[in-house]
Amino acid sequence: MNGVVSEGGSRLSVSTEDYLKAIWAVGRGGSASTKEISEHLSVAPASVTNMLGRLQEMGLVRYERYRGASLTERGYREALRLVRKHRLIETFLLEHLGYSWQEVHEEAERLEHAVSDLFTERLAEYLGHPGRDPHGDPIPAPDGTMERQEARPLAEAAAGERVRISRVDQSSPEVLEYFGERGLVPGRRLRVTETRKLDGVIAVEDEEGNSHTLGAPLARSVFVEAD
Amino acid sequence: MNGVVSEGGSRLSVSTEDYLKAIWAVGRGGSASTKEISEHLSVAPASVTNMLGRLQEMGLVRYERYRGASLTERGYREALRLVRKHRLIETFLLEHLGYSWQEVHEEAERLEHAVSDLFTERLAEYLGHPGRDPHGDPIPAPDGTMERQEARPLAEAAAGERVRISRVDQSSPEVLEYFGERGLVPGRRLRVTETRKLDGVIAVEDEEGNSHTLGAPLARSVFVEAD
DNA sequence: CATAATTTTTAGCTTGTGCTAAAATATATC
DNA sequence: GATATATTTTAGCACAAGCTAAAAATTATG
Repeated sequence: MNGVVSEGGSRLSVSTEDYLKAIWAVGRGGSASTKEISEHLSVAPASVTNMLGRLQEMGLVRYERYRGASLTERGYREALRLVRKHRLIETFLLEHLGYSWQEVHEEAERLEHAVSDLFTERLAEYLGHPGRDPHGDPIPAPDGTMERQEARPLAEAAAGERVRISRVDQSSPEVLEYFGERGLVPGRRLRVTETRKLDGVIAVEDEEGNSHTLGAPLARSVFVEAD
Repeated sequence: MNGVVSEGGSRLSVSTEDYLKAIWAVGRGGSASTKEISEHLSVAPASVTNMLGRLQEMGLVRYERYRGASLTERGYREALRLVRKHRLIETFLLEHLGYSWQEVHEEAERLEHAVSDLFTERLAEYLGHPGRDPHGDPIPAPDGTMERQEARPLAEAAAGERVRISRVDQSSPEVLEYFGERGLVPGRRLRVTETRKLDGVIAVEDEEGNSHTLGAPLARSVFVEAD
């Protein structure tokens, strides 16, 4: 419906879209610093400063020198539309084209900038309007709103608690593969059998009675909800 | 950073790819003039001259000033890989996402520059390795070779001849729609009932006994093979 | 074949997006 | 509060691709 494509307003450049997504990803709700954005995008800090000026000019971010940047209403909507595209594309690649979790990311990163809104909505339909992608991350609605996510890291769960995996952090392919191989994927039900304060190790048991022992970093990469 | 980074060698820019496809499309086998390319891409002639220099530098075209440009072996392979992507994507959009013939073109034009080779081959598999797209155009093989096309324009058929539609010219959406509405699509069998030299009008009858009378321009937009 | 028309190239400018090095500001530490 | 460290900005530059206007080469016409 709206948006860049159908109403003939000129499209945002790939770079512009990358910055919006970076600001959204890095400054969750609040504001993002030049350095954070620069690292997230692997771009020199000076380039970020430069681009933030332009983005403000375009009305996509609010920006005060030396104080970081945050998304305007419009910038936020654009960012979430990107996230919607990204997650729907990932879902398609994983479920229908036989991609592995490692292969998916790079492809979606490129395609999200190329597909139209028409494509996106047709794809959503084709996929049965999923509410979450295969990582368990919620897929924003076409209007740029997103379901609140109330999952906590498994690391924060208490012994004896019963939980359901809602999401696995996507940032590291190795971590993703580790969990995938052990069936620790979104939807999986677990019981927390032990939590050790000293080293942050946490032990869980799945529905088939298998135990898994996770060090602190791994336990912070799985997000769970009460079950 | 211009669209770079992926499988192995650095990617060609979208512009570069557009030029290669234009040279392929415009100078079928032979060479393409600055003006032809300029018109095909809606770009100023001076910009074409400029780009042809760069493309030669990259080893993708052979170019002599004032004499036009032609694709090198490598340029030709790249162009055909693009065509393969384009036609597979079109097939997917039409067959699985419910696109109309009008909507398809623009989307494929953007996506062909964004999808990886992995995506392309997975998609081909998903579609059952089709040899032709829904327009009847042959889909080049992954190695950049393409089946010879021996279809002639319907305009050249003789009265009484039995033919099969092999392809409909894609250049005009209106023409496409006209034929689509009447079921004159690739695969359709026809009998030529009349050919009129004076005005080039040609009449055909389809398998259901419907007659169609086509003026010369339309008769030159449908390509047929002997049946 | 000389001149007119067309096509192509050259020259010089613009915009978007990146970079580095140096200067300015903010934050942290003594 | 003064100074050291870290972050951010400014200034100046590069490169891909586009543009226009003027010059040059090619092709067509009388």
